[in-house]
This record gives sequence, structure tokens and C-alpha cells, in this order.
Amino acid sequence: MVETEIRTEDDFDPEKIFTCGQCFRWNRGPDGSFTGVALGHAARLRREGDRLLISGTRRELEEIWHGYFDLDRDYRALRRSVCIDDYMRAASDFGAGIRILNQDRWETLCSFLLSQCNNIPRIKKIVEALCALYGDEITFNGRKYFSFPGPERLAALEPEDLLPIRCGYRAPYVIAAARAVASGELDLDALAKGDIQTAKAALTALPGIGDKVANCVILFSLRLGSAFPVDVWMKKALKAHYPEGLDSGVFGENAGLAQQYMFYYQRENS
DNA sequence: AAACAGGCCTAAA
DNA sequence: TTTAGGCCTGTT
Repeated sequence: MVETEIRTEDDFDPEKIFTCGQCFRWNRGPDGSFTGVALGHAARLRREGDRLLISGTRRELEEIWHGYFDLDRDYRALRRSVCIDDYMRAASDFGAGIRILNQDRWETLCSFLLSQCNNIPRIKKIVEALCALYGDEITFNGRKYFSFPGPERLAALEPEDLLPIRCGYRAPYVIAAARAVASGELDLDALAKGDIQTAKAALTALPGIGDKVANCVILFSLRLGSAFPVDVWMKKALKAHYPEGLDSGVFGENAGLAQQYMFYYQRENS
């Protein structure tokens, strides 16, 4: 298999990137590598000594994965910038290597819509079932993978068409969101150019999208860095370390990254 | 068996 | 403005 080295001196830990809660489609293989599908492409990422190798040509790295892995930003510097106290220093040291992926907007919206009130194994299972049922087949390394189905594809369906993926009451939410995006009523690309308040208002106007899911979409796909998703893990972390409350504004444009460090630190240590 | 899971929605204070 | 209960489903 053709592989290309990802040359970087910066923070880049595949394990942390894929398990810090931002994505659902990368899986660890028996050899420790990660294989997944994103942006319509399948890939494998692995370490070899101190080198980082991704399947595919240099061109594919430049055109697809460079942006996806956010390689133009200096995470070591960003990491230092969120060290506002001893706790955040510990959390960010522990999470060193995390990067915020540049994910497909529709996939992110749909995935986090499915994530509500679910555990991670089941979220992943549902997402894979959705892709296998309505995505396009991709052959990679002798195996079949599936792209994430676009909004147009799902917009043409009815909630009952999602019965096989066993996502329960979330099915109508997915279909409604697909229709909103496919029709242009919800323009995710346009929202990415605006501010958080505008994006949050537009997203939460859809059924099944509340503050938490909206924040995840805003941070992980619209890439508005000051978004600060608070889920049950974050509530525990905030309660334990900032009993008087914490204004995420202290992190400025890097609040979202600070959140990732806190979330990962909390979840991996309890 | 009953409770819970990486929320959201509605009804009711 | 905050709080309780229900919601599909799978797992413990």
C-alpha cells in the first residue's frame, strides 16, 4: 500500500485525536493503526517509530488529509495558550497530541444528532449502519467501506427508512435535518463564515438539536473555535475543578480546544 | 429487573 | 428560568 509521511514537529497523536470524542468513524486495528473513512475517502494512519504514515499519495495528503488534520495550525502553541491554571496545565499536558479535525459539516451534524442519549459503541454502530445502508461503497486495502451518505440522499427518505439502523426516536430528526440542508434552508457553509450566535440559532431551530449538539457541530465542523460544548463529562469536570463556575470566554478563540483537553482528561481518568 | 447512556422536548412550577 | 418525565434501543 502506498503511504506518505506526515511530517510535523507539532502535537499529533492519532490515538488521542480519534478517541477524544470528536469523531466516530476511525477504528483501531490489531496492529495499533487506525482506519477510517472521512470526506469520502478511506485511509489508514499509523506510527512507525517516530514517523507518522498515512495511506495514499502525497497529493491525497495535501488535498484531503492536510486540511482534515488541521496541519496548518500550531497546536503546541495553542496548548500553551489554554494553561490558565494548574488544572488546565495538567489537562492539556495529558491531552497533548489532540488536534481538532476539520470534519464534513453534514456528517458532523448528523452524527451528533444520533449521539444524543447514547453510548459511544452504539453511536458508532448506528453511524456505520447508516453508511452501509445509504452511503457509497469504497474499496480500500481489499475491504469494503462506505462513505457517509449526503443530505440529498437522506432527504428523499422517510423516517421509517431508517428503521434498520435502529436509531429509534432520532430518525425523524435526521430526516428533517437532511431536508433542511438539502433544500438550502440550513446553509452550513454560510454559517461557518458567521458568528456562533447566528449558527446556534439556526441549528437549534431544527428538531432534535439543542445547545450541546449545536456546539459540537459549531466546533468540530464550522470551526468556530470559541464554541464550548458541555456534556455530562464536562459537567463533572467543571463541577470538580470550577465549583464557582468558569467563563469559557477566558480561553478566547481556543475555548473549544480547552474543552477537548478537559473532556479527554476527565473521561480517561474516571 | 430496572436503570442508565456523550440530549431534547414539553409541560408545569 | 429551572425541573421532571418520556423517548427508541441496547447493555449492564
